[in-house]
This record gives sequence, structure tokens and C-alpha cells, in this order.
Amino acid sequence: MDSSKTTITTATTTISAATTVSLSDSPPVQESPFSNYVSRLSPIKPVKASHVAQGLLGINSPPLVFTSPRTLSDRQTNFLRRFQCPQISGAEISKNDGGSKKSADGPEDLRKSSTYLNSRLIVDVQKSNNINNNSEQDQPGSFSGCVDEYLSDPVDVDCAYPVNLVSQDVKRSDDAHQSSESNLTKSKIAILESDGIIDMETKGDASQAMPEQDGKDPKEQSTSETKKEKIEEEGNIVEQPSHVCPNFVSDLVVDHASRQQQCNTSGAQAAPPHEDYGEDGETVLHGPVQLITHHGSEVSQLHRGMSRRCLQFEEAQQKTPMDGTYSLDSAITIIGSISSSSNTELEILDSSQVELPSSSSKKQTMFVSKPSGFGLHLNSIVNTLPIGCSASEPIMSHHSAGYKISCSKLPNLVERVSSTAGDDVLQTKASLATGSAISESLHTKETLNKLQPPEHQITLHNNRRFSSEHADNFEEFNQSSPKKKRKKVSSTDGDGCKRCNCKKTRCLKRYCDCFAAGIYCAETCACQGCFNRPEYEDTVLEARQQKESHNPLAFAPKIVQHVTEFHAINMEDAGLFTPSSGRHKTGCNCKRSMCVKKYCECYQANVGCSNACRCEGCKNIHGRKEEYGMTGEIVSNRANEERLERMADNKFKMIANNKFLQAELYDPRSLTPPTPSFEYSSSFFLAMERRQQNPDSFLVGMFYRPSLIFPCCHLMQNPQVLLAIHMAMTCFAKLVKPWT
DNA sequence: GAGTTTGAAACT
DNA sequence: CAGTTTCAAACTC
Repeated sequence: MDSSKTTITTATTTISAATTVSLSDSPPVQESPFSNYVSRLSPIKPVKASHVAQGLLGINSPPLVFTSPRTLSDRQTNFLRRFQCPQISGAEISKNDGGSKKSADGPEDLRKSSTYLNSRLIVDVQKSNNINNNSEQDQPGSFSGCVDEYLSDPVDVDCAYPVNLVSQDVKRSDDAHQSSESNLTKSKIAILESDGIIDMETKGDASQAMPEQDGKDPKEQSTSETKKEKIEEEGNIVEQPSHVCPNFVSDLVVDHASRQQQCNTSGAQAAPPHEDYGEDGETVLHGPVQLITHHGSEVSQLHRGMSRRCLQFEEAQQKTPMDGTYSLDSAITIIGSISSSSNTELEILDSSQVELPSSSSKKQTMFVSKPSGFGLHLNSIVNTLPIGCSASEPIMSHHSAGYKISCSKLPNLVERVSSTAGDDVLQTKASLATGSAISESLHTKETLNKLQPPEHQITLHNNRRFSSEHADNFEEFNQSSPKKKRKKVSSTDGDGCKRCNCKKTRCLKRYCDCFAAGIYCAETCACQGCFNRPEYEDTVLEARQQKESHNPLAFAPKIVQHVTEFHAINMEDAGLFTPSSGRHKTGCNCKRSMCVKKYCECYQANVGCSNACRCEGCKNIHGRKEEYGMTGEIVSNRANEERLERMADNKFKMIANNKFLQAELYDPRSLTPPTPSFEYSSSFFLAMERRQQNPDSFLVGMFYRPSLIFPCCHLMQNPQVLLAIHMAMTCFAKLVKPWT
């Protein structure tokens, strides 16, 4: 007897040393008469008693068990984030000298924090070490204090100055989303680099051309032309047209655009890719972006027949209060090249996602972009696709300022902005899907172009000259015989590009869709006396500035993605981001069309009406005005319910895993025999015990998962019933107390 | 293709 | 800010 007692005591002491000393002083639970009684009732073996010491603490400290699910989620996210760190290639790190240097200056507390979390979440010491190392690599930059940096995303790296931007991105290790983005970005860059796509050495030349452009007279085309040719001579660039139809721009483009805008806003570190443009308005992007995106096949061929002139509003933007904005062209260029240069890069990017250790949907989340307030101009929405097609098309958008989208096929140009601080959810499968679509579209365009006569097969190399000459001819033609020119039946031509039909405004007012969309009028436009042409660039810029002086948001996107938390979670998971989830920023004012015709801007953009609308008799099929608020409320309630359910599930799983109940059962402070009449099972007994320990947590447990506590009473789902039972049990415990 | 309707943009 | 006018797209015939 003594020997066994000693053995038990030793075992208890040993385990307690590893966990807690709280039980070491306690008498062996096996010695308790009540324990013996319980052992006959419950299959739970007392030998685990010592093992539940931690759980015991949890019992007495309910908050440890019912901690905020967000905290858990964050930790898990952090774990996932760290886990994917190895995707960062060594080459990338080595190249990121600046970032590495900054790493030493990185916030030490962040590293410590992440290390702590990792060590807690990862049992494997080796893994933990790796992750910690990665986490250090993950934070090579120093915190600059610029808020905008938090908004940049992987795209920044691609589009502008990878080194700096990576450094910026990786600073945000405490932000799971953005860290994931940066990881992906780095992975992406690493892939690109390893594939020989990026010539890091060359980017210096390209980037140097950019600051020189600042403040330059737009007319000084020769300089930019020389620069462009210089870069081309280096053999890395195939000239890229700026006028990629928005048809081929995906959500990914949106991200690029927004990130570009954000990184540009962030300051000197993120010098924007620069654009030159020829006399015909053709935009030439300087910088690493071009080097990245023009890898592979001749992008120029991909855009034959798609030529459409775009405006260069960058300088205009610099003069306006809307600082820090610049063109979307680079983003378009990226996408165009990614998708056009053999799809390889896109596939690589896709595969990089697959490597992420999370689920499919989560993988997509890693590409989630920061809702950042970018979007599209409604006037750039050209509904040329059939409704049925457009409804299913991925969302696309471009940034408000400095944008240059020339034509559009997708009507679903949606700006996504965060309605809450937590709306860190965006592009998901649609992005990649659209990327593929872009690829296909570009190849289709290429094919079509090859079918055209040679004189129309405009390579980008000679596109500028052609466009300039053609513009002159067109101008003569346009002014000499405007009636002939007018061939308008539809506002869009065959390829989906927008064309206007202005007669009086000279295409210098926002009545003109081309002008409003920030593009030059095309030869296919039927406008008369058009000034919205590259040769009248100053006039165009002046007109634009005038509009913006009256209304800085005159050229801002009109459609915003109203992302509620529910949408962010559920719609992302389901890949259900649709244009209908967006809303018109200022709303429509329809009186007679009932928002079911394209007179209505909401309907035209395939978005529902909202409270911002002043429409009458709204019957918008994408969402009626009256339904807007109600739907949001319902959705919010449902989201809350589901969240609570998930939280309860997680907590009870924790309880089960930690032997929470066993600990409670063998807590010597709660040795309470059950009343035979209530002795449904050991679970009931446990429930009684828990009630004794913490009535509140008991009630909460009943509320969330009564079946766990009352396995024989699965029907007790009514909180009122549960509350009544709880009260009855409380009274019972006070009055009867058969065990005291 | 001409004319009408419509609502945003521009103007006062 | 509100009312009016202008404008061009959308629509109808």
C-alpha cells in the first residue's frame, strides 16, 4: 500500500513539475472516496488527473477557455503566415540587400512577438527555428511610420521597385493579411527572378528614367522616346501599349493599380513607375515593371488592333490636390504581360498559391488585397458584353487618378473599398480566373490581328508613328465629313472598345465617355471637332484640371465595393464577389427608368441601388434600393450567428482536447456526487460540477452546446429552457445539496 | 437612321 | 444647395 502510494505520488509530482505545482500538494485523487465513486460512474480514468492540471486552471479561469476567437484566429493566421515563409527564395533575399540591411533595424518587438507565437503554436522545435528564421527574414525593413505602407501589397514589388517595396511590405509582420501578401509578393518575385524574368540590374536604368520625367513638359516626347529606345536596346523590353482594353484587365489588375497608387502615395521609397507617351498618346512605362512584364513573347503583337489612345494625366494629377496617384497602365502592363507572355508566369503564380499550406479558399485569401479605395470610373464601363456574360465576369477596376484605360469590355468595373477596418478581403479566385481570361483574350487579339491586313498589323514598335499619322488623317476626315464619320449604331465597336459620339462638347467634358474615362478618343469614335486627342494634349489636361478643380473626385471611381464583414468572409470563400456587391458611390437619380435600363448608372455598372440613390420606383435587378439596408442587416445577423457557432465549436474542441472536463471532474474542490435522479451520464455530472465552479460559464456552455452537457436532451436548444434549467439546478444545489 | 427619352453633367 | 439647361447615351420606332 505504501509502495503504490509512493508511486502515485511520484508520478504526480513528476507531471506536476512539468506542468504545474498546484497538484503536487494535493492528495492523490485516487484516494478520494468520491473519486472511487466517480470512477464507477465515468469511463474517464483517474490516471489522467494529473494531466489535467492545466485544464484545471482553465476551469477556474474561464476566460482562458473562452478566449476571444479572434485571438486564436490571429495566432493561427500567424502560424500559417510563418509557415509559408520558406517560399521566399534565397535569391530574392540576397538581392534584397537594402531590405536585409533594414532587417537589422526592424522592430525587435515584432520579431519577438512572432517568435513567441510561433513557439507556442509549433511544437516541433526544428520547425519553430526555421519559422523564426523566416520571420526574421520576413521583416527586413524598418518601420518608416508611413501609414500608406500598410496598404501596399505584393503588387508593389512587381510594379515598381521591388527591393524597397518588399522591405516595406515585410515590415508588417503583425498583420497577417499583409504579411501574407508580402510573402506572396516575394514568392512571386522570386519565381520571376528565377525564371529570368526580372533583370534586377536593368531595372536601375529603367527606374532612373523615371525621376527625370517628373515635371517634364509633356510635349518633350523626344526625351522619353530616347529613353524608351535605350531600354529597348538593352534587349529586355518589348514595347507595351498602354491602351490595353480593360476587357483584359482582371481583378489582379485592380490590385496592381491600387497598390501602385498606394505605394506611390507612400513616398519616396516607392517611386512610381513612370510613363512616357508619344505624340499619339501611347504610353510607355519605364521601370522594373516593364522589365518584368515584357518578358517572353512580344506583347506588342498581343495588342494589335486594340490600339486606343490613353491620356497622360499624371502631371495633371500632380498639380491637383490628389497627390500620389499615377497611372494604371503599369498594372495593365503587368497583367497583360503576365497573361500574354505565355501564361507561364501566371501559372507559376498560381502554383505558388497551391503551395500554401492552407485550404483552397485560404490560399486565395493570401492574395487578398487590401481594400484600398481604388476602383473604376463608371464612365469607363462599357457594357459591350451580353448581360449574361457580364454578370459572371470577374470584377475589374482601375484607380481613379492617373488611370488610363482606353476601352472596356467588362461592365463590371468596381472599386473595392473597405467599409470597415477589418475588410481585408478581396481578390480571390476571380483574380486568377480573370487572369486566365486575360490571357486568352490577349491571345485572341493576337490571332485576330494576324488576320488583319499588314497595314493594320500595328506592331507596338511602329505604333506610335502610325497612330500619329493616322490621327492627322482622321482629323482631316473627321472635320471634312463628320457625317461620313458618323457610323454610330452602338456606342461600342466590335472589339468592345468605347467610342463616343459627341457633337458639341469636343470631347472635353465628362459627357464624353472617352474623356470621362481618361482616354483619348479613338479613330472609331464618331465625335465631331474632337479635342480629346494626343495632339491636343495640353487642352485635354487643362480641361481635366478644370473639372477637378471644381470637383476633385470628378474622375474618381463611381462604383465601390461595399465589403461587409460577412461579404468579406463568405463571399470570398465562395468566390462570390460579384458586381452586384458593389454600389454606386453617389447613387443614381432615376425617375422613370426604374433603374432597369442603362440610363441608370447603377444598372449599367451591374450593381444594385443603395441608400445613396434617389431613384424612384427602383426595380434594379442587381439590388433594389429598399432592400439595401435590410439585406445588410440580415446578412450581419447571420454572420454573427455563424460566428458564435464557430466560436462555440472551437471552444468545446479545446475543452475536449485539454481534458477540460476531466480536470474539472477530478478537481478535489468540486467533489460533488450527482443526484441519482439527474444521473443521466457522467456528462451531466460534469455539468453539475461546472455549474458549481462557474455558473456563468456553465450557462454559456449550455447555451452554446447543450447537447454536450445534456447528451440526452438534444432538444433543449431553446435558451429560455436552458436558462430555466440552470435556475432550477441552482436552486436545487442550494436547497438540497445532498453531497454536503 | 431619325427621333425620343433619360439622367448625368454643367451651369446659374 | 437647388433649379435649370445642356448634353450624349440609351432607347424606340
